[in-house]
Amino acid sequence: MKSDAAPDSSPNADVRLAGLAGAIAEPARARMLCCLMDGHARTATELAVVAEVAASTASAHLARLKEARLVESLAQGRHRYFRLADGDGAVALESLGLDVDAARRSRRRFACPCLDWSERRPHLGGALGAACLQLALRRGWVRQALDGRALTVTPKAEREMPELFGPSTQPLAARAAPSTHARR
Amino acid sequence: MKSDAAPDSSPNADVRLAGLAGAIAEPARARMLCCLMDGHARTATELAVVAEVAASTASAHLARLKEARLVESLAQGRHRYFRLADGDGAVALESLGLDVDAARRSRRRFACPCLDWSERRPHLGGALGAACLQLALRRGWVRQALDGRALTVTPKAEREMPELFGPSTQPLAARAAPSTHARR
DNA sequence: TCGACACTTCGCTGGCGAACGAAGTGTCCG
DNA sequence: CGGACACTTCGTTCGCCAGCGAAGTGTCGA
Repeated sequence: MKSDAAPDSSPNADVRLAGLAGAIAEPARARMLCCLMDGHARTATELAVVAEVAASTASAHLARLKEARLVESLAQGRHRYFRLADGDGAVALESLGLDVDAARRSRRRFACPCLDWSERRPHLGGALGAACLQLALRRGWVRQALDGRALTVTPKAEREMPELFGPSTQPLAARAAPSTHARR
Repeated sequence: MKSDAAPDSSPNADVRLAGLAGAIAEPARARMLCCLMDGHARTATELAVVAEVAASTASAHLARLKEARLVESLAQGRHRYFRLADGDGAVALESLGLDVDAARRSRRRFACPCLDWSERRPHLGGALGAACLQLALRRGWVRQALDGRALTVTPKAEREMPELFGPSTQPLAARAAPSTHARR
């Protein structure tokens, strides 16, 4: 009495739909996803704080979100950064989030400021800066603080790029915005 | 340490997102929703068969789907027809279903034939016929069989429209397609 | 090299919800 | 009116999963 379509390994549409929705359904995971909707990558620890669960619980949630292809992770030293995955399910999540908001549009003001879609991606003018930041992050020269904007320069950078840290140069601990993002 | 947005009765975006996803996440409910994606309204009994659960269980599932505004019901005599709700979450569901399919597009053939979106709504040319059908259904003159296409004329119609059933007229039990839909 | 830190894995507990059958309500037909 | 039918409500059982702390692995900095 099974559906006569797709007898091969590909699961039926309803099974996939239920699986994807199940990955989003847990409140702690939904909080994580909403938090990541601003485009920033965040560490497992910060997402645990956002979701209001223990680190071990957050780890399990993030593993499931990753398995569902909703997020992807990027290892950086002893940190693991998580961000929304680009394709596939994430697109569905974004349209879902949009429509959920539209569904309650009787409340004029958006409930979650991180849903300002027009500003979600780094601006085009900041593309070069973003690329440089990516390189610096990948090589472990700088590190993002918890709010995603403040950058700290690691000792590794001082070792590998001594020309930037001449005898008269202060450690470059200034706040740097990774894009022209200027919220809050 | 709560979000500083929307202190009023409107729940936060993550809560709404989790609730909507949770309504879809249960496999039995996902089967019902996928079955309804072809645009047909179906009775609770038929949806119970589709979901492979008991009638009482299906009733609880349908109540939850209705509460989540994913489906709406139309009472018709002792039947209750359920169909996808037009606005709000249902739009998100449809895009979700689409994207789930797109996500697994390595399998060229669509898994579920009911997802043929180009044919999903009754054709424009059949709008007048669909309106007549709606009227007849609403007044209890005709009844849809389980496959959604075969129509039977009820005794009520014979009482209320005697001019259609003259002494030489056979009961109008012919199959009538509610739209130009021609599947299977 | 050693401690601090970020994260994962493991084992366990508790609560939520999906499942069913039985019983109740409402509707239709003969 | 009485039986048949569609559906809901009720009460119960049971499995799954989110939650935690403790312990383990790997990385960084002094």
